[in-house]
Amino acid sequence: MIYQVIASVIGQFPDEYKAKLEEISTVRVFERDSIILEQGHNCNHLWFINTGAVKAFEWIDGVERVSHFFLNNMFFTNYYCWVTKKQSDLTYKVVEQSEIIEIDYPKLEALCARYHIFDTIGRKMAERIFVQEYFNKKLLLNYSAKERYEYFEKEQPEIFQHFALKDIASFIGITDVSLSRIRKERIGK
Amino acid sequence: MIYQVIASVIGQFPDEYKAKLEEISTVRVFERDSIILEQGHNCNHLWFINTGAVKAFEWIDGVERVSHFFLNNMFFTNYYCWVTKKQSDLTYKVVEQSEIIEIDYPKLEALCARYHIFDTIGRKMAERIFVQEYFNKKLLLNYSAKERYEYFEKEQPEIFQHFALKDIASFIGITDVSLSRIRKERIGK
DNA sequence: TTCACTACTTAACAAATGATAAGTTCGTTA
DNA sequence: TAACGAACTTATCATTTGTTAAGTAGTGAA
Repeated sequence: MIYQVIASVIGQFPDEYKAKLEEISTVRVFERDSIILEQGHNCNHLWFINTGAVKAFEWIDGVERVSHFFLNNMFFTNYYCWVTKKQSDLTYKVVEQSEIIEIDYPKLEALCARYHIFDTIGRKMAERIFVQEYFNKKLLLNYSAKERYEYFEKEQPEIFQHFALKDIASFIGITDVSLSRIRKERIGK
Repeated sequence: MIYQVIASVIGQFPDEYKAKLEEISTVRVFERDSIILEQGHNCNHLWFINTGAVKAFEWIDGVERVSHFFLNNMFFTNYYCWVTKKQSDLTYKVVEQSEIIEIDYPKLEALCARYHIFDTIGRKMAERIFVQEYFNKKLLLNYSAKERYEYFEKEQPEIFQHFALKDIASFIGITDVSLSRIRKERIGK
């Protein structure tokens, strides 16, 4: 199962490494509102969502500030933690019942050290994460809230099928009330 | 020269690799307002600033939107280009006379493929870039323009010694007029 | 020196977004 | 069923930021 998914990331994944990967992986089912990783804790896993939806956020001045959404067939982890060796700045919460593959990170590192192909996967995934962060930063820096909303509505409509509008508002960088206003103004179009 | 600098990035850098790195490097002096890499062109180098200052920006609706500042002892390149194999989304312009080491990227890749240590440097630099982008994105997403200004004023005052306020305003995500207003309001404090 | 240009500031007004509070809808649960 | 709570909307007013235009100061070039 898991190797099919990773194959979609790196193109091909030889049979001989499938078993090694499955050895360090666990399939888990999380109920709605479960917390996978909590702010202030260490991040020791890489996750892959078979089915379900996960949001990442942090508490700032008593408000949840959502920074990432994850859906089917996506990897996620706190890459910032891995790089800096600090505790997680984000909490990762399941927003609907989800089947998730949990991969042990220290064991994955051991595989990386031994087999070049795992290193390649790791680098490609890190590159994906970078490009996504870079893109979202540019969106925040250079476009208005309305433009950001229209971008996600058009390019990532699946987000709206899984996450609450208040979370999408937070993700876009505005309040839920402002997003409601933007949506109202768009009805006339 | 260059290896001292890279040593500061990776901690130690054995003598035997210094010559290899210098073979693929060129020291260049750029005058003020020179363009190192232009939006729409390919990015084939990695740069290191011995002395000087460089800003990266893109044109959006006829306005320069500044996204990065680079100063002494910093590497820079368009990592997004390398990952996506696309043409540069940014223009890199020298804002004061600068001495810059230019490293040929294809040749660096060849060194990476052959010597593990160059690969390690590459990964550590990519990690640095990621963390910086991640931090700046969080600043944009979670804090007001005034808070962002106060952060850079306190934590990166050297920026103010090299770049114009209008560029700093753009970097923070506001207009030069808004920044001027924020600065005025702060005088009373 | 004078001229032009740029950076920066200031002021007045417009537009976007936040804050608060009230109301609606919907689903959950006692 | 009835009560409750969460998500969402709407309205009002406050705050922040943008836009435009004018003015000042400094810099470099003719």
